[in-house]
Amino acid sequence: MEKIFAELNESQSEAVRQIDGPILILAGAGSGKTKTITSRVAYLIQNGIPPSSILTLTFTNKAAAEMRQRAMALLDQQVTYPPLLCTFHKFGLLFLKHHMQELNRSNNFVIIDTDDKKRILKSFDIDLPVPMVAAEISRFKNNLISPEEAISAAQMLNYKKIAQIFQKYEAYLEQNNLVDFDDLLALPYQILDQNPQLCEEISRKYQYILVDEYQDTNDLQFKLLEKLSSTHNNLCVVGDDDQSIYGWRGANIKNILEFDKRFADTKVIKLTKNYRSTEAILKAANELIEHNRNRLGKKLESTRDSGKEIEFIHFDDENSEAREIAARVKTLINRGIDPKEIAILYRINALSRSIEEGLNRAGVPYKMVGGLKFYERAEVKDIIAYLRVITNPHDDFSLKRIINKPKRGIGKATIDKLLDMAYQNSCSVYNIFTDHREKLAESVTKKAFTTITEFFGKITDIREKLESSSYDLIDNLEEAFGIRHYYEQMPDGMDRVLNIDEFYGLYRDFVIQNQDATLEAFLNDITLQSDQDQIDERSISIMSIHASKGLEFNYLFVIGLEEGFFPLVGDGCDIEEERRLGYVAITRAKKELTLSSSATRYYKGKRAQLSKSRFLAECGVSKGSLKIERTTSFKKGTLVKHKIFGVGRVLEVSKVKREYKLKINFGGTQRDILASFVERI
DNA sequence: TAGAAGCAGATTTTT
DNA sequence: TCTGCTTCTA
Repeated sequence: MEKIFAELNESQSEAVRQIDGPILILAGAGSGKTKTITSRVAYLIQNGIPPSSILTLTFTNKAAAEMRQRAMALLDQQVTYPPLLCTFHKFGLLFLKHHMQELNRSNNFVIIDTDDKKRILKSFDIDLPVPMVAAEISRFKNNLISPEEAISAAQMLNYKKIAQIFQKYEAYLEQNNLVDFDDLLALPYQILDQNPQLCEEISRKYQYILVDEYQDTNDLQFKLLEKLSSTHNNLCVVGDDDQSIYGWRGANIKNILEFDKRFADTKVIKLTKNYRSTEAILKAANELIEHNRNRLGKKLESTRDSGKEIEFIHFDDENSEAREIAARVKTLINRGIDPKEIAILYRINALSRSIEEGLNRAGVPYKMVGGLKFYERAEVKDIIAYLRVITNPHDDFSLKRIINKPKRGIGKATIDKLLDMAYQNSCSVYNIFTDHREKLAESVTKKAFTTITEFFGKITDIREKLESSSYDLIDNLEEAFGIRHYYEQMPDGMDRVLNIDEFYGLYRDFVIQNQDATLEAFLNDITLQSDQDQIDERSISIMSIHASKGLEFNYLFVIGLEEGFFPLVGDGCDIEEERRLGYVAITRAKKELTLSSSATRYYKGKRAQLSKSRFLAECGVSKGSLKIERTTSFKKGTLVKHKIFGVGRVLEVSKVKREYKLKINFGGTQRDILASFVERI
C-alpha cells in the first residue's frame, strides 16, 4: 500500500482512494494521469476487490500495454488473474465472441478495417464519394440508426442514396460474416440493449470501470459505459477536456463537459500539477487555452524552473523555414542532445515534405511517426487476405483482393462474372465454384476456369493441411502462391519483402506463444493492432500534432503557424478544437519550444500568401514574451518574380526592422522591394 | 488482360 | 505539385 502512495501528490492520492461512485478525474497535460489510473487499479485490488471485476478501457493498444505493465509493477503479490485492461474495441470483440449468437450471427466473424470498408463501398459502384459515404455510415452506426430508419428519415435524394448504400453494406457484412470497427461497439450495445438480463449480468461482473482519455469518447461509447455501469455507477473516467482533438471523428466533448450532470453525485478531482514542462511553456499553453469558452477550466501549475523563453521565427517561405529548423536541430544534436528528445510537429501532413527535404539536406536522420501503418501496407494486407480466405473461403471480399495477385490470368471481366454469379445466387464465389461448377465453366473462358480450379484447389489443400499440428502454414502458402517471390521481382520490392518476412515472423511467434489459438484468432487480433514502431534511437521524430498526443520531448519545434493552416479553416473545422490542438502541441514540450511560421507556402500546386496564426498572439507573442526573429533565404543572385515588375535578380539583401528589404534588378531597373512581395523562382 | 496515359482531388485518423 | 484512379490501346 505504501508503495502505491509513495509517489503520489495530494490530488492524485485522493483520486486513487475514492473507490465508489462516479468520479471525473480532470488530468491536465503532464499531470501524472497514467500513474493515477494504474495506482487506482492496484489500490482497488489491494483493497480486496477481485481483479476480475475491474475493467479498464483505453483507446490504444499502446496505452493499454503501458498501463497493464505499470499496474502490475505496483502490486506486491503476483495476481493470478490480471484485471481486464484493453481498448474499447478489444472489449467489444471479446464480448461479441461470447454473445454474437444473440443477434443470430456466428461468432466466427472477421474484422475489417477502414480501408476494407472503403473497398467494399467502392465495389458497389456508387456515384457519391466513398470516404463521405463511409463517414456517414459510421455516423449512422454510432448513432444507432438502422438502415431502415435511415432510409425513412432521409429527406434529400443524396441522403436516401447513402441510406440505401448503408443498407446494402450492412447486408454485405452480414452475408460475408464481417464486422467493422463501428460494429465492435454498436453490436455489443445492441445486444445489451435488447437483453436487459444479460446487461445486468455483465454490469455486475464489472463492478469497477475505469476509462482513459475520456474526452475522446463518442456517443456510442458513452451509452455503452452507461450500460456497463448501470447496476453500480462505479465509473471512474480520466481525461482532459482541453485535449479533446477528435471531435471531427465523432468524439463528443460534451461527454466530459457534462459528465457530472449525467451521473449524479460525481466526485470531480482536478490534477493540475504539471511535471513535464518549464514555466515558460506552461504559461503559453495556459494563455492559449484560456481563449476557449467551452471548457471546464483549469490552469496547469508548474513544478519546474522558468526555463528558456519560447522562440518564434518567421520565414519568407517554407524552404528557409526547413533549412533553419534543420540547422537548429543539427546544432542540438552536435551539442550532444539525444535525437529521441527532439521532435518537429505540424498541423497537416502536407507540411512534412519541406521539412523532410531540409532534414535530408542537412543530413539529420529522422523518423516520421504515423504514416502508413504496418498492417495497412498493401503487401501485408495481401498476405492477410490469403490467410482470411484460408480460414474462410466464403470471404469474397478478401478473395477479390488476391484471386489475381500474383497475376495468374484472372482479369477484371472474370472477377466481375464470378461476383455477379455469387450475387445472383446469394452465395459466395466459393459456393459458385463448388455447387455451380458447370454453369461457371460455361460463363468464363476455358483458361480462366482452369486457373480458378487450380486456385481453389490450392486453398482447399492448405485448409486441409491446417488441421494437422505439425504443419507450417507459411512455407506452404509461399510454395502454393509465391507472394513473397512476386514482390521480390518488383523494382522497389525490397521493403515489401522485408515487411512480408516481418509478418511471417509475427505469425510464427504467435503460433509458438499461443499453442492452441486458431489462425482466425490471429487475424482478429492483428486487425485491432496499430503500429507500435519503436522510435529509432538515433533519429529525431517528425509527426502531425494528432500523432504526438501522449508523447513528450525536451526540444520541440512546431511549424506552420499560419492562419488557414493552423488554425485550419474550412468545412467541419472548429476553432476551439484547433486551439486545443495548439494546446496539445505546446504541452508536448519539456524544455525548449520553438514556433515558426512562413509568409508564403507552396500548397496544392499554388503559392499561398499567409498571415501569422492568431494562436501566436493568443499564447503571448504580442505581449513580447516570445522572441521574434525573421530569417530569409533570399541572397545576392537569387532569381525572383514580382507580380507587377516580373522577373528579376536580387542585388542586395538588407534588414529593415523585422523585415528584409531586397534591391532587385528588373531588366535594368533597380527597385527596393520587401521580401514578402516577391517569390523565388 | 495488362501497361500507359489522362484527370480530379488534395485535413487531422487511437480502432 | 503530386498521387491514385479511370480510361484507353496493344
